[in-house]
Amino acid sequence: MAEAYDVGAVEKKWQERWADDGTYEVDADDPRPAEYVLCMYPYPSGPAHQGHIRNYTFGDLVVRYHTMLGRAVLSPIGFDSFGLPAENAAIQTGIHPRLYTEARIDELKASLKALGAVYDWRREIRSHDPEYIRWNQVIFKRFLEAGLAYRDRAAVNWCPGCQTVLANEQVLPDGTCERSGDVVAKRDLEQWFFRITAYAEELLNALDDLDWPDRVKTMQRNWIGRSEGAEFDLPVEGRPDLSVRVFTTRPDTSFGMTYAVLAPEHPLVDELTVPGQRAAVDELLARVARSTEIERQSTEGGLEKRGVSTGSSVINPFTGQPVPVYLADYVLSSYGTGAIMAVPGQDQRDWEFAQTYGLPIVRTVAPPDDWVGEAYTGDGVTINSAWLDGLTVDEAIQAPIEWLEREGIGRRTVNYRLRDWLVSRQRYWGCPIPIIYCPSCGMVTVPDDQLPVLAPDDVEFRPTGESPLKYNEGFRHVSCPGCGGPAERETDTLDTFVDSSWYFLRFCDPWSTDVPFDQGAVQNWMPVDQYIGGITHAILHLLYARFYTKALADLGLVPVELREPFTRLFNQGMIRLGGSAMSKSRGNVVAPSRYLETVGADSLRLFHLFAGPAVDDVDFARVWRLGTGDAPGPAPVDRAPTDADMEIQRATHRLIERVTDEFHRWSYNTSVAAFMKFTNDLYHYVQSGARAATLSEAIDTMILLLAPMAPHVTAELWERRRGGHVHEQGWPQADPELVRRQAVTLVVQVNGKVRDRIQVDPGVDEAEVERLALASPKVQEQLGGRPPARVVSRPPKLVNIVTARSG
RNA sequence: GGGGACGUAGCCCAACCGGCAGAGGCAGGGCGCUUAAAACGCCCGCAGUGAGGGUUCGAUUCCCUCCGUCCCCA
Repeated sequence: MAEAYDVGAVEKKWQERWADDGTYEVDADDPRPAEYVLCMYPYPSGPAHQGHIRNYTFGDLVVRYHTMLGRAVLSPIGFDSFGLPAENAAIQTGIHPRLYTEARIDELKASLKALGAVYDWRREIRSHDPEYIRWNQVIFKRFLEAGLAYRDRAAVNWCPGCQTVLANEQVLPDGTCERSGDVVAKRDLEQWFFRITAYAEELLNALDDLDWPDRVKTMQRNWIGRSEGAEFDLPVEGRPDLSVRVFTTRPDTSFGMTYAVLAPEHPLVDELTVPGQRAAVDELLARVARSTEIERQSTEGGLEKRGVSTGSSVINPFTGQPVPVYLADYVLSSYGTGAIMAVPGQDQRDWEFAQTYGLPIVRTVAPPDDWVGEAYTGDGVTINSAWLDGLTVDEAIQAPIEWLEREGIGRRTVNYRLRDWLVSRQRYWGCPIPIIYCPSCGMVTVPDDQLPVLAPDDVEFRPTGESPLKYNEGFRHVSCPGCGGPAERETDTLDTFVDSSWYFLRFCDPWSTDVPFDQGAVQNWMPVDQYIGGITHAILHLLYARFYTKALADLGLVPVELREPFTRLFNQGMIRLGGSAMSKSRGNVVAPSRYLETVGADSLRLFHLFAGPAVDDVDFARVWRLGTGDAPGPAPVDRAPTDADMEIQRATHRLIERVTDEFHRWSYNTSVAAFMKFTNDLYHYVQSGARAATLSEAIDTMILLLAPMAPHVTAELWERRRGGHVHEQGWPQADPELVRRQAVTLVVQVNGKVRDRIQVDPGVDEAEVERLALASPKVQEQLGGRPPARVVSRPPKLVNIVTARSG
């Protein structure tokens, strides 16, 4: 009686062995070539969800594959263990965030081990470890010394109910707080920033050379939002002391400026508002304070009541004519100079605004003759623009910039949408900012030998949302490191994106006690060869990590030539079941733990790689029966190879080639399909009477190729068949002679329609395929004596014979 | 409102640079085994690629318009 595959026992056996044998612990002095494979470290939310499973399946597959290729693969893991959920849980349940978080980490670790994922666990990092906090704070100090960290007032989202600052994503689209439901207000507060804009240009340009998905690069480019243009001053009429600075990407249209618009938050709003317009302006300001960014950017429902005149005018320096100054909610203070020149002839929103408020419209680019739209934003010849008339848009953009610079009114500028990174969070469960405010010395940093600054445990988590640190007297009151007098600590903590901006460096050398990471270790492992994670981090995390790497290189903390942290990036995409995204909000999450217990880790892994059938349908019964010699059919025999045997051997080598190729293209779903096909072929082969040596090579090869995807079943089968550990074997090599096709099918088309198929040698040349095609009786019949007008040959696959006037 | 991706059989999905539309799975059907069913094994594919137009000898693939779904940004 054949022995059935005992999933539970086999998976448990191998997971225990992998935990014990240290195969995946590697050191910098390993003689094998270094390879760094990293999955984004997870926020520990408890047992793994399907997104984790998918992510870490891909990662583990790459780790095992590269190990079989003979490399020293660094595969570390850690936990992004600071963050809001633990603090909210503390508020609700009273359990300390550390206890809560560490319990969740234990659950997640258990899931990862049950998945069969292998890591160098000696290198585990947790963001909330005191040692990690120390180096986080040291790096913060270096940034501060280098002028990369600074303090400034900033408008932040303030929830009056929670009495705290909210991140943008915590504000619902209707402008209310996601937790309390209160209307979120803007408030100016002193906040810490990182000067990421200093690297805007490099962050943008370096994207070109990264082997990343194009859509991620596109998202980053859009986020950085570089635009070239000009900045210039509009003198206020009757106020020689005042001018309004505007930014435009279309200086060629300046002669068409018929009014100017300020953002409602613009500092000159008060000065420019004449008494008669005061009430109307105040009304607009009040409405803007209540509206959301989305409402402000939308043009839905027209622009009535969206703008108001200040009653003042500015001079258009190009025409010398005064134009009125308006306020409009759709102009944002955070972009450019917070003021624009409005050119309704070339901007659709300006056009609509001008129509609504009865302002003049002057076209400065001639639209095409058949133009029926309103504002014309395309290319054309400049008109109504004095000395710019007759120039094309490209030409007309340069000339006014030069004129502005010559006249000393303005200059060429590059504007970025990217803002400096606001890192202050009014939270407890995060990395404290190592700053002390002293009444006599001012702001001082905590000396390195007093780091890390750790948050006290004896704090009260109140449901108000206030940071417990601010009200913890023991933490807040401190002696000034400079003068020894009474001083106060900074009570804000760092954004958790700070933690994740350098953890991949610490993984290279997590034991270092005198520097954040040893340069030699970083030199050995960095950059990460393959980074794997969700598309949700396509912008912020990846941009911040790139910024950190560049800044640390410039500060001399990592090798200066290390400009980019992640050479290749893979995003694993959304998990879909039944046509809808799997997410908690849709309530169709199926806990992976259930599958791990029933069908096992290998099946769950294959399901995620294949993303086809329901998880219960992936099983290894056939692979197991083949591997243990229990596939139905006559016993394999020794014999000289027959054609059928050769065909199986060729199929084996083609499988090697295909799977290897698809591994590099991340096309795992098609590899799984190839394995299914190969298994079916071998089943038929056994039934029709197999040659022992051929069958054995085929099965061994399949086990090796399947080992990265399905590590448990292949490990067990390999041990039984050959002894030793499958993941320590070399990756199979395809024999080119066996991969080469003996004959290929030449498709013969007449006018694009397939009329014949001829078996030909793969090496045939153009003349030969043409001769064969024209000699085909089926082709002769189609041609009916007509001479071919043209013959398109693509040897050895296709010939298309075109008769006169086809297509 | 701006940017991006996708749309192929009842369903999930392949088809790399434009070159035979189908690799694989699910569901379904037939046959075998069986008293029967399940399991197992064998066999079965007439969708022409969301719609319309363009380029081409040839378009799922490239270009344009529209429809639909999703993602990112506002």
